[in-house]
Amino acid sequence: MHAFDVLGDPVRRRILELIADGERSAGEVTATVREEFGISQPAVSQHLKVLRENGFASVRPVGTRRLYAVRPEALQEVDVWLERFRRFWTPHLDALATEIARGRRERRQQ
Amino acid sequence: MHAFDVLGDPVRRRILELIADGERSAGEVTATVREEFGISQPAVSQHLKVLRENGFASVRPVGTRRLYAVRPEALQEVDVWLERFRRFWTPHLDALATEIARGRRERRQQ
DNA sequence: CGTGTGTATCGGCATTCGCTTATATAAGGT
DNA sequence: ACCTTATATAAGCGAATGCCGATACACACG
Repeated sequence: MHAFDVLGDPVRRRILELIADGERSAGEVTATVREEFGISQPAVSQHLKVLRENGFASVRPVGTRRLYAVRPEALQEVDVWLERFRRFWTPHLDALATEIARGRRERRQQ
Repeated sequence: MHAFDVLGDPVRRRILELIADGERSAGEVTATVREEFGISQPAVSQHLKVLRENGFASVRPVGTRRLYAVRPEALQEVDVWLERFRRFWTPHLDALATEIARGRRERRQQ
């Protein structure tokens, strides 16, 4: 399953947002998502499974709870794909790199 | 239709790649995609439609041809969404900004 | 004009996906 | 041991999606 397929679902995107700032238990995630999307616990669990199995989330059991956290690698894939289009809205990305290099060069020369 | 839904399809992603470096006619795109994915002309046309209708591509008729080009706004949406996760793989993004600012400051002081 | 070429649309079908209810597993507390 | 809480899995169903063949539309050129 490709990264974009996983992110194609709004519930899964929301879950990632919810765990973006640190671990959350499946229960916490479920509570929020249930409220926002009106779907059942199994539905949320299935989405968590997709995120797990596709490398978007890691799980750590603590007692009877399961704490989910973001695994950035898969998301980074998306970022990499976007790279080739980024010049459209940051036309001066190269200029940015140049800027940095120039800053370094100038400091070196001092 | 959300941006990620559109990008969920590999054919549509490929089409965007194909028009990333400049306009391509529907025919050119179709030829490549047909070869790579083994799908029919109507199938490609439908994907082009989705890209069009969701703001990922613009069309410009030239005679009987239709030239497609990337419209970055929709893609940028995806980029914006990724923003909140980017710190995971570029922990020093702030440092980058600092770097640039420092370069500017130093040049100003010369 | 009529014929060909490029592209889009239509109708229908098969598959996929997400949801639900019901149930299983597993750990904790009493 | 039993019951509860937390989470996952199973089975089945309806909707959405993507594809195809057929067809329509539109422009170009003889």
